[in-house]
Amino acid sequence: MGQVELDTSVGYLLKMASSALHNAMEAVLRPLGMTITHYSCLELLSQRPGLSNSELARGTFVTRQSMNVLLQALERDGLVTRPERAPSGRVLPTTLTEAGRRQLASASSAVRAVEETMLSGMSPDEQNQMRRLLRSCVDELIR
Amino acid sequence: MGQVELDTSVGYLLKMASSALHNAMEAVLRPLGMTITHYSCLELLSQRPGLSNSELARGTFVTRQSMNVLLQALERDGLVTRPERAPSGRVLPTTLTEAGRRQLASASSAVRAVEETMLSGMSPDEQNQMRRLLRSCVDELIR
DNA sequence: AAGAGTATGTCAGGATACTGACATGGGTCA
DNA sequence: TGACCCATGTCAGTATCCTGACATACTCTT
Repeated sequence: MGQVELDTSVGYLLKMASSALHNAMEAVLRPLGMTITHYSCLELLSQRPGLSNSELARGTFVTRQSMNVLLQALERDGLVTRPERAPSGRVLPTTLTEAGRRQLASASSAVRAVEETMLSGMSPDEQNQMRRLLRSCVDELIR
Repeated sequence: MGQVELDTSVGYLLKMASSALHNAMEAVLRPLGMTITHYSCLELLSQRPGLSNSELARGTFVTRQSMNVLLQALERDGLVTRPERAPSGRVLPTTLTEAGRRQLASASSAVRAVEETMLSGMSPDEQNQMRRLLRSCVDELIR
């Protein structure tokens, strides 16, 4: 009858894996007082300093309104800084503070351990294969 | 400095793919007046009739409280039925009505098209490889 | 047989993210 | 240059999902 067949559906398996990873990350970040979006924002800023609110939102898969609320909290807690006035246009480039880098360091190792657990059943070749296949999924859906 | 490297992180790519699929499914289900959880619940019931509220919640990756709210709406709209009293224990087995089956049929083809788009860049062998790798991720994280 | 432990359905309250809307700044094209 | 279009930051209101809690029913162990 042309159904989706949950057991063999790549979409369902993708959701299963994503959900399992989400739960595992939540579990290791909670003791550190961080949420996944909180951590993702810091990680993104560490690798691409000066990102704007909207760019951070896209990189962490939330709306720019949600990211704005988070950034205000992070700024209040002294983890990130934003200039008072925009250097150009309305874009406010955000950077990590020293405290932000310290908090990221502890979280980053915990998250890395989770990812290594997730990949522990695959050979390096299979891991590369997986990266390639996931990128293909994204490319076709974005098209 | 041992960071996560977003560009090559399998976890990040997994989130990207999952998010892209989520958006694509939302886009095709919205015109039909359905959410993803709504559709997933119907699809699950179609393949495994008689599932309980808690089982449906686990299968759609939400809490049983959220699924309970959804089931009450689906029951009100005549898409599913639950017995007045539990045949055994507290478990209320849920089944699709004819109207539920009709609604699922239209959604199912739309969702199948999205999944085919997502897989359109892979050979059948690669699709099987992907299923195997995703299952491995889940298995290692559940452990 | 009885108690502990576990799973279920459901209610209430709170946290989180999203949609809608607005003003502002830049880029493009006629 | 000016009109149009698009992106950004931000405010408010809403929707959605989750956490906490409780009563009930089954299972397993002693």
